[in-house]
Amino acid sequence: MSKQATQDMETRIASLLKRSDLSVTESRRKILHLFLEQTGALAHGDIERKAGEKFDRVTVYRTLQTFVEKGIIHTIPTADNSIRYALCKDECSGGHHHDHHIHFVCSQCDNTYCLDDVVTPDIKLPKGYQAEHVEVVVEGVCKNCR
Amino acid sequence: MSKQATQDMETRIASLLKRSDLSVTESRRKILHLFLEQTGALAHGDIERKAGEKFDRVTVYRTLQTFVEKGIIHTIPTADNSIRYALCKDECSGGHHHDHHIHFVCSQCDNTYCLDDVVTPDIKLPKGYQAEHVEVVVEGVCKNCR
DNA sequence: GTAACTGCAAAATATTTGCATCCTT
DNA sequence: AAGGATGCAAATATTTTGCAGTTAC
Repeated sequence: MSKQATQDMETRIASLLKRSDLSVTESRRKILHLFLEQTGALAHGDIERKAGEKFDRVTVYRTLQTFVEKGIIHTIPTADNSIRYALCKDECSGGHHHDHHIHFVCSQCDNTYCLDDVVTPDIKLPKGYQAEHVEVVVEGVCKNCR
Repeated sequence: MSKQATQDMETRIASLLKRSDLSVTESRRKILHLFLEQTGALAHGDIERKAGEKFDRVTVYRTLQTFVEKGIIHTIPTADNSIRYALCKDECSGGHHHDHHIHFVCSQCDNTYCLDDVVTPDIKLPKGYQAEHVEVVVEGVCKNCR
C-alpha cells in the first residue's frame, strides 16, 4: 500500500472512531483496520489470529462489543454458533442500523459477505405477528469458489 | 392429559425414534416429549431446566446432536449466539431438510417460532453467487405479546 | 489531570472427550 | 449377548469480571 493510501486509511479510521465518541487507541485502530482491509466478515477467533499476539483476548471482546454498541460493526448469526462481525455502512452508524442487506456464507471457503445490493424482502407474517427486523442469511457457493 | 393422549404421544415418540434408527431410551423420549408438548423452539439451557435434574448435561448435548444429525430437529441461528432447536416437520426427517419456512423470535418474551406457513422468499443474488439454503429470521413482537 | 482503555489474573460458563457401566434390542 | 447410550470425571474452550497500571485528550 502506498504511503498515501495508508495515510488515508488511518484518517478514515480516526474519523470513524471520533464520530462515535470513542478515543483513538491502538487496539481499536488495529481491529478496525482488519475490518477495512478485507471484504468479508470476521469472527472473534479470526481477529485474534490476524492480530497476532498483539493484544489481549479480553481487549478483543471488549472492543467488538463497543463497536457493536456504537453501530460501527454488526453481527451476523450463523447456524454453527460462531458469531461473525462485519462493518456497517456509513449510514447506519450511531446505533441506528439500516442494515437492510442480506448475508451470504460460502459453504466452501467459509467466507461471509454482506451483499449490500440485495435488500431483504418483505415478509408477509401471519395475523398478530409484528416484524421489527428481518435477517436473511443465504448459504451457498461464492463467486470465488465456483 | 388423558391417558389416551399420553399413550398417543408415547407412540408417536417411539415411532419417530425408530424411523431414524435410534433406540428408544429414556433421555431421548423425555427430550422429544419436551419438543412435542410446546410450540416454540428450545435452547440447550431450556432443556436442561425443563428436564429438571433428570439427566446429565452431557447427555443433552449428545442427544441434541444426534437429533440434528437424524433430521428430527433443526437449529435456528440467532444474533445472540444462543442456538435454538425446533422440531422438523415430518417431511424433512431422514437428513433431507425441506425446512423452507421462516423463523420468528419475539423480542418481548424471547420465544422462537417456526412459521411453517410462511415460505422463504426467492432471493436474487449477484452474478456468481449460488444459493443452497436460505435462512430467514424475523425479530419482532409475537401474537401473545401484543 | 482525569476519564477511559488495556492487560493480567482469575472466576464463571460452556463444550468436548474418555471410559466404565448400564440399557435396548 | 452385543452394540450403543449414559453418567461421571476431567480436559478444553469460551466469556466475563475486578483491579491496577497506562494512555488519550
